[in-house]
Amino acid sequence: MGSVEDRFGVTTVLRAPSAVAARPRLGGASWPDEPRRGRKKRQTRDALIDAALDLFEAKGYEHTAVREITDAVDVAERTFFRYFANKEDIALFFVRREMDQFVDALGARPARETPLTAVRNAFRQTLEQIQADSYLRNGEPRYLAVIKLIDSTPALLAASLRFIYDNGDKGVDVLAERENVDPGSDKRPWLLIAIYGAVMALVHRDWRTHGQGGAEAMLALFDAYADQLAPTIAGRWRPSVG
Amino acid sequence: MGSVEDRFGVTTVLRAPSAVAARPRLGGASWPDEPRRGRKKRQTRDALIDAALDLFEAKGYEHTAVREITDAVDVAERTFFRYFANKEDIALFFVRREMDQFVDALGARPARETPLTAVRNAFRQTLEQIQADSYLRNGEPRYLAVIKLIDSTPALLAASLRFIYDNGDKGVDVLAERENVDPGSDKRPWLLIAIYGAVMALVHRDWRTHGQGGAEAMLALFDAYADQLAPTIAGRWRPSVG
DNA sequence: TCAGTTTATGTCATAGTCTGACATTTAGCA
DNA sequence: TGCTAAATGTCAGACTATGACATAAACTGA
Repeated sequence: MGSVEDRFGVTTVLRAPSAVAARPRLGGASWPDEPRRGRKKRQTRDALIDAALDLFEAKGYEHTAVREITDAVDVAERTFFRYFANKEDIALFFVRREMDQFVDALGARPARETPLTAVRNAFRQTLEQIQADSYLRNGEPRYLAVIKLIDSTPALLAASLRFIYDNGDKGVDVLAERENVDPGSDKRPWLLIAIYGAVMALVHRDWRTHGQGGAEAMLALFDAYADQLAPTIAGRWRPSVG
Repeated sequence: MGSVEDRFGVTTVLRAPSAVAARPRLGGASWPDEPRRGRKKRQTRDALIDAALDLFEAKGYEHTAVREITDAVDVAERTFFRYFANKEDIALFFVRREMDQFVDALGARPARETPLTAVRNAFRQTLEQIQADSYLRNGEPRYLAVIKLIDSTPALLAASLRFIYDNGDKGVDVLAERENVDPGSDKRPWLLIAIYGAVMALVHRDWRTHGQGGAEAMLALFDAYADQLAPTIAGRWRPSVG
C-alpha cells in the first residue's frame, strides 16, 4: 500500500485492486459542453463522495480512514482535503446542498403565502427535489442512507445540528424580509427561529424512521409538528391555513 | 518547546515557566475527610480545567494544544485523556454539569406545576446554582466566559448543540412522566421537545449578549420566548401561568 | 504545433488528536 | 515494612489536517 520510490526517484504507486475500476463509477460527462478540466474535477469529487458513503455504510464513519477513501478512488490523500474541508464535510455534502435548496426555495415563495405556508411549501419542494436527485443504492435512496448515517454518528449529528442552527438564521432572515420585519427590531420572528430550528431538528430526528414513506410521509410529519405550533404563529402573523 | 532527546535516549522535557506553580492553583482539600487519592484526582482535574479555560480564553480553542494544557499543570499528555474523553470534553465540562442539574431540578419540581412553569422554575434554579458555583475570572464569571468560548468556536457549538439535543430527550422524558403520558404514545409531548430544544438553544444563543445581566436577564429572555409558546401549550396542557 | 500559463495533483514534512500496551509511582492498608 | 490497587508516566502508532514545493495535466494564444 502507498508508494515505493527507487533510488532514481521513480515512484511506483501501489494501487488497491479496485482502484482503477473505481474512478469511472459516475461515468460520462453530465454537461458535454463543460471543459474537460471541470468535468474531471466533478468526476473526482463525485467518485470521492460515492466511495466515502459506500465505505461509511459498510464499516461506519469513524472506522473509515480518509486514506481508504482516496485509495478506492486512486488519488492522493492530500487531494481529499482539497475537495473537502474535513472528513465530516464529505458526509454532510448532501445536507448542505439540500439546506441551500430549501433556503432558496423559501426565498422564492410568493409573498401572499403565510410564513408557515411558505416554509411548508419550500419544504415540500426540497423533498421532491431530493428524491428526484437521489439514486438507489442497495435498494434504498442514497439520501436516506445519508440521514441514517448522520443520525447514528455522534460527530456527524453534532455537525449537522450546527448546520441547521446556522441556517436557521439564514432562513429567518429570508422570512423576516418577506414580512418586512426590521432586522434589528424585537419583532424579529423569534418564533420562526423556533419553528425552523425545532421542526427541522425534529423532522431530521424522525426522518430515519418515517423516511421510507417518501415526501408524503415527511410532509405529514412536518404538518403534525406545525399544526401544534400554528395557533401561536397565527396569533402573531397573518393567519392562513395552507 | 516540547522535549529534547539526546543520543543516549535521555529525554529532557522543557516545561513552561509556570508549570510547577500551576498545580496547587485550586489549593487545599474541599473535603478534608476525603481520602487523599480522590482529593488529588479532583485537584488535578480542576487544575486541568482551569488551565484549559485560561489558555482557551487567551489563545482560542483551536490554537491551544492539549500538550500546552498538560504542560501548564505539569502532567503527562496521556493523563489528560484519562480525565477527558477528548479536547471538546473539557470545554463542555460545565455545560454538561449544568444540564444535569437542570434535568434533576426539573424532575424535582412539584407535580402541581404546569410543564412550562416547571421548566421555568428549574431553569431559574439552575441559573442561580451556576452563579453561586461560578467564580470571577478577570472580572467576569467563569461560566460566561465558557458560554462565549463555545459560541465562538464552531466545533464546541456543534458539540453543545448535540448535547442539548440529546438532553432534550431526557428532559422530555421527565416531563412526560410528570404528566403521565405514555412514553410510546402519540401524546408524547412533542411540543415540549420544541420548547425544550428551541428555547434552550435560543437562550444559549443569546446568553452571550444578555448573560451580563445575570439570572434575571436570562429569565426575562426565557419568559419572552416562553410567552410566545405558552398559548399553544395552554391549549393542550393544563393551563396555568406561573 | 509549440510555448507559456493556469489549475489540479502528487509528494514530503509536520503538527496535533487520540488510543493501546506496558512500566513506574503513589496511596492505602495489613 | 511490604503488599495491592489506583494513578500516572512512557512509548509507539494510527489518523486527521495543513503548508510547501514539485510535477502533470488542461487551457490559451500565436
